[in-house]
Amino acid sequence: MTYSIGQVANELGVSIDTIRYYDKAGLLPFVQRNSIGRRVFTDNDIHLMRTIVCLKNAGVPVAEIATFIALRLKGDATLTDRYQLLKKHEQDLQQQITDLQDTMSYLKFKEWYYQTATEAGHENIHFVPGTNEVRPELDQEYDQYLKTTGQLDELARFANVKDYRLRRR
Amino acid sequence: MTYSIGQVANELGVSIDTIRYYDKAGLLPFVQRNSIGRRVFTDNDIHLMRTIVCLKNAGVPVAEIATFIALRLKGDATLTDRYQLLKKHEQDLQQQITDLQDTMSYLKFKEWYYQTATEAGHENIHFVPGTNEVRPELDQEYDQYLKTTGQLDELARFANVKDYRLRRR
DNA sequence: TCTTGTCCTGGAGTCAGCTCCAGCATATAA
DNA sequence: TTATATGCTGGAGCTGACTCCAGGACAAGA
Repeated sequence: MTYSIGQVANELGVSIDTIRYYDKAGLLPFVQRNSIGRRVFTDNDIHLMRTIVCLKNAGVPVAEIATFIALRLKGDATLTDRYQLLKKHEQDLQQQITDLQDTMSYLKFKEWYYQTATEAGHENIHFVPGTNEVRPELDQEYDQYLKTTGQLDELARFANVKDYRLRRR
Repeated sequence: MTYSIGQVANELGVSIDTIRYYDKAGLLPFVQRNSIGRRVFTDNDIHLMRTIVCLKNAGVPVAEIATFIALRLKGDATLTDRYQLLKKHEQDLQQQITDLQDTMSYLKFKEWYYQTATEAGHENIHFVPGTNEVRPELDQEYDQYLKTTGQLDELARFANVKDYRLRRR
């Protein structure tokens, strides 16, 4: 069973142009052509391309994915290299996840901030009277809120975010 | 206490040019100038800019952060709008985190794949004999590996990734 | 035979988010 | 007083990842 570029684009949820762009960029050296020069994709190709899309989602630049693909073509001698490359991206990815979870904690804090301000009708319930500076007790009040609503446990799942308090404001 | 653009750049870990770019883009309307036209940043400004950097880390486009800042300037009437905006970004962010965790599961699988292949010396230990196709039992073998090394629990923390098996290959 | 649909290539255009530069203005230190 | 550091503006340039377009090829159906 083989597929045309249009079918693959449909299947993977990317545009035809994107696939051609990936091909130009050296990501698809394994794709064959038929007698009139059209790309012909196998099931295996589609599997590989899912991997590529996955790496893309993880924020790996196209040029580096190309490196990986090039290593693949060189065979078993590059198995360790490929492993190392993935390990490196795992670390990058972990960092990204941690950053985003951090940001999520911050965002939740801000939501609470605006929720309570909206209920009160004025943002200045959070300010030191007569200023535009945020009251320093706000952090503890938020922690209190998390505790009483039982959300602290949920946040604690974000095990890497030990310092989410530091990121606020 | 006030700070120059260079000090702020240093403090926040971004370039001076980036700060000026943010200013041009309307993200820093609150920053004052001194008598000779240089930007003067207060502690409060730096706090706000941390927020901006945080939103940036979460993948929020500069133009939308500018919208948020503009709402802020309009005062209490926009509290609900600001809350809504954050809520929306919370959802985006959750999606991003889920995607990355998904990719992480995939990456770990691939690492195992290459680790074992490296140990064996050939990638073809994972292939159907005589082909370049991956053996279908590989998924179960990997699950087995996760179980015996007690890593399945760790993966299960990624509560949103119920279908990580689907993403492999 | 003509139309429609899908594909091809090379190359130009777009967009976000910076990054760099020329040319100029202070401030401080030697 | 001169050198060095730091800042300013407007605008050009760059990078990554597409996205679009002109001009052309072929296949199948009406």
